[in-house]
Amino acid sequence: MKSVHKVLENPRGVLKNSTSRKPAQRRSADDRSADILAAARAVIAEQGYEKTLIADIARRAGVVDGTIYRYFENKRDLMVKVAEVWFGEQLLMDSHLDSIHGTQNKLRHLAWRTLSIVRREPVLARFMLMELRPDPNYRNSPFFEMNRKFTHEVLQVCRDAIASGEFVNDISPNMLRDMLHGCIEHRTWAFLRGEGDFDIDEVADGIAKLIYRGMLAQTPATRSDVEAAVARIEEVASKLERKLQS
Amino acid sequence: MKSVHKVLENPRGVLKNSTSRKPAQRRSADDRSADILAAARAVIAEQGYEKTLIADIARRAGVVDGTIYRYFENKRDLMVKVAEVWFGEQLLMDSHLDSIHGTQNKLRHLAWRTLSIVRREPVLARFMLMELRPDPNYRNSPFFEMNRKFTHEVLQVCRDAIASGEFVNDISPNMLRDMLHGCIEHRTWAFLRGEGDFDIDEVADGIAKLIYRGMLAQTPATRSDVEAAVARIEEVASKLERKLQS
DNA sequence: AACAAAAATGAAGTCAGTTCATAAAGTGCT
DNA sequence: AGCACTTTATGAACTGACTTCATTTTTGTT
Repeated sequence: MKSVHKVLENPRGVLKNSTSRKPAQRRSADDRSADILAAARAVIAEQGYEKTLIADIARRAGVVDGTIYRYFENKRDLMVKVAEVWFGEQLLMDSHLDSIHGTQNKLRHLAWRTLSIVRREPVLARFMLMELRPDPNYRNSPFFEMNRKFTHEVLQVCRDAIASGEFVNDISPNMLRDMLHGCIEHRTWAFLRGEGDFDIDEVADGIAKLIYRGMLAQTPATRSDVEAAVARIEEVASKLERKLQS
Repeated sequence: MKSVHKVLENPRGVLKNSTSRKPAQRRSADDRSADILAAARAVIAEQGYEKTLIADIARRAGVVDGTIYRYFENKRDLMVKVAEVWFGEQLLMDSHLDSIHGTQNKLRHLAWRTLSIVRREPVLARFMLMELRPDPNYRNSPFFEMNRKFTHEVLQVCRDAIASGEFVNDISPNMLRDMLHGCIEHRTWAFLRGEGDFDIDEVADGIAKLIYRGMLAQTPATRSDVEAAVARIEEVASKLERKLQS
């Protein structure tokens, strides 16, 4: 049960002395909100979100701590909104998957795309991996929706390949997606921990290759296939033989 | 610049009234430490480590908040030590990989083993994924050492298979390890977020199957291989035929 | 100009982790 | 047993961060 400030008779005001307040720098609500978001992003980019204080953001935005709470529920809400804009920008940089042909190339491209976002914006990547995804209501967050696009593309490539008979159908597309994303994330963590850099092309290539090969439909040849082949050979041979005799 | 308590003249003592202190319950240092660890683990298991307060742990252990700091550097240090013991127990439950034959079976077992730890101890799994692994000096932590065993086994299985010619050698063993661990982690996250349960056997089987096939050097002859062989024979035959006619 | 509504302020509140002077308990020596 | 000394436990106070809200300032309207 939290104590409520409302009914107390001016608990803060009574102690106030005559310190003159600065005039409020008024701006439109949208501008203010954008200012704070921009300031937050700048501070986060500089020092990492974990070391970022509300006070830092407020100073940078030219406002006072309390003002931030007029525009954002709390610190986390602000952080999430920052990441939302930031991540949105990254998604716009996407190149079109449609123009790429071949299942393996598509897989490679999907891996490559995510890895290149990680490389471009490690702080954002870290924030998403550490804060956003573990969140219990991640599935209802705007990020889940944004990520759906990625996920959907992977699943589509996989389903197409299964439908065309290129891929086996005894492994679920979801499994393939988990492998693709999981492997990328594993690599991302190592990168974010600073365990040396990684070659985007090499990693993307390896992932795509392994998955592609693993999923490739390989109907084993049956005995009758071989018998048919032998029969055909004998047929050809005897035809030649006849020709030789004539 | 932090203010220092030392030189101030008894800043806390002066205000103390005559409240009598409880007699100190003295125990050996090792016991005390173990008590606190056990209490911490119990509380964490109950409410998740994120909601666990030092005060909760202290109450449970029958000591006072400050006492904890005689045995542990800080909250994080305590948490890490708890996880260390906890994880160690899980590792002891390992079954022997040696008794399992066949590369694919070994891969399946490795996946299965990790997944079953996750299933048994979701709170521990969450703690390790969220707190321990992201840590910048994870590589120097006891956990990294403990995990080395897992990692080492995966790499060994892979290297053996490459050496024997069973696996191709154009994909690095590290990549395979990343895929295995990454996929497991991805699945783990979904599980920890409560997005429905998962079937350990099914997941382990899928992972092993996909990786095994993807790495396999000797692909079995397919129907199309046989067809290609027949086509080649016909080509040779017709060439011969042309020669005969001339 | 007067009034009302909206925005900004910043001192104070809150909450958790952490510190440290002090009290209590144990230990060893005479 | 008595005394000095060391170790352990205590918990009030400190700290540093997020958050609240009565008050002040600005803006918009009549």
